[in-house]
Amino acid sequence: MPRGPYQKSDVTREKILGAATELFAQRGYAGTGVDRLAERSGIAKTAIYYHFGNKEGLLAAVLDRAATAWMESIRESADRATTPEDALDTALSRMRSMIEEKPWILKLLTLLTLEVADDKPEVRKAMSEIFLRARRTITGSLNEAVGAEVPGADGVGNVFLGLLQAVVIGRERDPSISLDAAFADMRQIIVSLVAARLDPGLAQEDRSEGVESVVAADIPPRTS
Amino acid sequence: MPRGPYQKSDVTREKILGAATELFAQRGYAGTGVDRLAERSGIAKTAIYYHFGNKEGLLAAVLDRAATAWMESIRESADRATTPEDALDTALSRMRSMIEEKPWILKLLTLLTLEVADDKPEVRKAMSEIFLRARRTITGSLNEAVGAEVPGADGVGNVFLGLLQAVVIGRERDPSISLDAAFADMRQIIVSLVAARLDPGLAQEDRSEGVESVVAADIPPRTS
DNA sequence: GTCTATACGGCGATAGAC
DNA sequence: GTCTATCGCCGTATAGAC
Repeated sequence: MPRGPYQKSDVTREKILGAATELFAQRGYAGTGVDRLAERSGIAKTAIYYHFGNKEGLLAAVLDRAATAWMESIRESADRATTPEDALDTALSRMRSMIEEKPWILKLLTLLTLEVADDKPEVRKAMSEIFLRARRTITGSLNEAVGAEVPGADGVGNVFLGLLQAVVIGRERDPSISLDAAFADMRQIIVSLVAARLDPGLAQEDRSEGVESVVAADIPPRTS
Repeated sequence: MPRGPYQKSDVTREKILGAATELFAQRGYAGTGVDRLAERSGIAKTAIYYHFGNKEGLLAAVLDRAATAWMESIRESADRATTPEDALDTALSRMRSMIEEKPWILKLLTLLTLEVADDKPEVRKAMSEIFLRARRTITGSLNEAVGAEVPGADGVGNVFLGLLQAVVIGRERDPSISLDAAFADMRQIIVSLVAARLDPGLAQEDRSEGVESVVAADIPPRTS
């Protein structure tokens, strides 16, 4: 995408963005100085300002790039799955690859959410949109796999994304955490949630008592 | 706990710790300047160094305090639950209260994990221990509630804690997220996981095919 | 148009006198 | 415990080299 009669050196831009993505994901936004970015990318500090205006502009570009990378990772290959379970397994293995090969994507998005979403409404908005897009992709795959509109599919998507996030964070604490176990649990969880939504009251065999009991009691519903 | 011939003013310490906890949770460790901490707590900047040595010492104290607060929040009241489901509902409502009243605990722990666990092995170690303690409490309650050792109870604990974390992060992006829905899902998930672990092969009604298939394939198990 | 050299104001952490 | 001073890094602006 040329921006003028000449175009800014995209290779320089990429070098800066690569370094920024790496360092933001590792040490956070506030914890990463532009000096370090210059050193790491081999680009002069002031050139960074030339390309992105200021540090926040760089942040926006990094976010955008991470979002794109994520969407590419989870883009449905719309494959010839034979059964719903097949489709689920394919989706899970795709997510697993993402976590193994590009854990920085989710780490970056989560870290930035916690670190700067309070101050910068634009960043929060960007985050919301990114996660909504991701969830939409997931629920789309889900509905397609099941062959019907799963009621409350958004909730399933939230759980899925939440667990992915949790795995990434957990591995930050303890890199030896077993992905096998985590993904086996995720699979079971999704199946159980979907089953319950498609056929409420039947999926759970031991729902002997009042179910929403304590949990859903005496708290006003949210606005949205 | 006196520390010398004179004792350091505990009220001052508390004021500093309160401000630090609040600001670290809001803007992260690197993003919080000692100047701001001084301003917020009403204590001179250098007095902070007097009390905690350096910023990292302050971080350690904040972590310790947050861990204690968390454990208090989830401490089993060892109540007279009549059924396992009862016990689960009690535990869930306790967690829900924690998220509603002290969301900063989980936010702080998560943010610090992502932000500084890479650089500071001591912090990572502290985080691991905190989460292990929390999980131990949870699995303890779980086993007690069920009245037997649930196989793979640790996995259930991981899922539970992970979902709690995900809810906190999600609310950071979008405060209007429904806790009702989230906790209803969590309840169902836990029940299904426990049921599957107590009676494998029976809990899932539609496990028609090879189950661990794609997900658990061709990846070496972890060390720990 | 793309990038570098240099400089500046501010805040970060810390030491020492009071 | 506070006050004052110090020093280095951080984000930024600008002037100019290619």
